[in-house]
Amino acid sequence: MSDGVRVRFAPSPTGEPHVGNIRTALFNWLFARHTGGAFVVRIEDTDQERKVEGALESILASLRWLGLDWDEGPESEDGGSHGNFGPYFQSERLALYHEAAEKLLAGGDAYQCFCSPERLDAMRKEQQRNQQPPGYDRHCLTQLTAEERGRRAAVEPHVIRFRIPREDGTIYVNDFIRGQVAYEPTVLDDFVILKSDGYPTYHLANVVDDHFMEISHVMRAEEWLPSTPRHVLLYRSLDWEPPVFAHLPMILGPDRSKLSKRHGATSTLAYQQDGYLPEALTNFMALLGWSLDDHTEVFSRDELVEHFDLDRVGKAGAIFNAEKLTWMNGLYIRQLPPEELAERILPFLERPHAEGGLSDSVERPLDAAFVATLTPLIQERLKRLDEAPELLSLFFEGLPSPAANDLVPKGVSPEQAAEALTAVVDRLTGVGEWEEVALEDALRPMADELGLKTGQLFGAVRAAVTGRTVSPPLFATMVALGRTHCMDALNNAVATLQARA
RNA sequence: GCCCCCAUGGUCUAGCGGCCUAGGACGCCACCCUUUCAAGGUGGAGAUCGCGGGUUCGAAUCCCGCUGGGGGCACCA
Repeated sequence: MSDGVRVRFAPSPTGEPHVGNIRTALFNWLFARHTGGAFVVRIEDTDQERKVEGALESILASLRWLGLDWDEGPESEDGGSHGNFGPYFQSERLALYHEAAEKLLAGGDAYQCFCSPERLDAMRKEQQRNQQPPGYDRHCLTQLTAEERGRRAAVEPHVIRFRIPREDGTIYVNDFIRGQVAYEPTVLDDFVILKSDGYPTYHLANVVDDHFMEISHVMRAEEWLPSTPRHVLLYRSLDWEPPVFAHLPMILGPDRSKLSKRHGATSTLAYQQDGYLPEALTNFMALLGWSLDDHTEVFSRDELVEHFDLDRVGKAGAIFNAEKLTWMNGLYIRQLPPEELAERILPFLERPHAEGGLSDSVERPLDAAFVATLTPLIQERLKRLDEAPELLSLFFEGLPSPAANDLVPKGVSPEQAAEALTAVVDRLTGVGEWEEVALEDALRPMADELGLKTGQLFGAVRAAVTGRTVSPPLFATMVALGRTHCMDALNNAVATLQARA
């Protein structure tokens, strides 16, 4: 299955792509790369009313962010395409659809329909009332002759419907993942293939494009399975060879229903904003509906490409478990070279405070070299990049004002604490090089001397120097903070305790 | 209402007739390590493999029914 593989991701620009959409893109991309085939992106912009400003942009941005490069497709947000099977915007391929529709019309496999939306609506309501399956009643096919339809079509707005061959036998859809699925033609109705505005519906456009773009495998979400018999019929009537179909299990929200906006942060780009690494998201999404074996789950991009295959794709829908994604993200963060992590963290620190960045009073741009020295302190504490500002803010703010409470460790009196911190100030004054080992050598023995536990002493110093009870390792933190900052903070802490006493 | 798909711990999954007293991972709990928080290590709780029938010497694995969940039934994709 490596010869002439051509797959496609065919989104419609109707909104921000969510992780379900992009997971489909990922599987297509992986399959293309695995087989050495082509990955094409086609924009299905046939619905003039549902078009959303900026949607195309976020689709392409999502793909780029995740590194899902396409061999053929749109060049940029401004239009333009590359590849030999273009154009890659359906709105620019109208002639092809009309040609196909004409062919179907001529062969008697399609007919013009003049029914008004009102009539169709009333018909559907009636069917619903009678608990009948909704579907077109063939009014224009049975009440009008072909001749009459042709005459009216020249002057009246109309749609073109595909005529379901009800008299034919069972329609079989061969799905690579699900096997053979049978549909009785009688449960299908004459669906619209060409709308009155001259644009095709999904069904027609899809089949025509997949044919002319020589798509070998159609991999899409399972929600498309029920419309596949229509597509099979279209291929048959057009006398074209259908591609291999593979309907991927869906990604579900926590309530097990189809993913949608109301499930919260499902937009792919939102994960970028939330500090997830593209390699982590990719790895995680690959595991939603695909697995290699019973134990491997961390894959580099190359390993994914190497191992991915359709025959290990599952059938059941999968809930997007953000907790596991977060765990995996932390794993990838820890694996990053510190310098690279620093680069990735920088924009998260620099963005406005309202968007999660450091306080706006901190001057931008930040000193990248300084950030690089800080990064190792938080690397194994980070699960998402957007947590960096919170963890690092103490290095960018002035002297802390710790709560007196935090300066007094459990089991110690305020007086003892003040005494201890005073002693620390004294001892630190004598330290030569302000570096980790020297600081530890100076401070660690003091716990015994003062009759405190190490944790108690260090806790008090931590609170004094950082203003927090939780921080990166104390001595590294103190080095990054600098001598002056630490000594001033320590003196302030002593003063705070004395004022309270 | 009709059609289709699916079904292993809370979640993602391995399992394609005997290796399963059902394995891994996330999450959860405990302990260890430890200057806090993490990370790491060890151990643990958690699944009558949705239910009921078959087939078979033997079924999580095959068949049927049921139930449950999901999806689809537009001049939307």
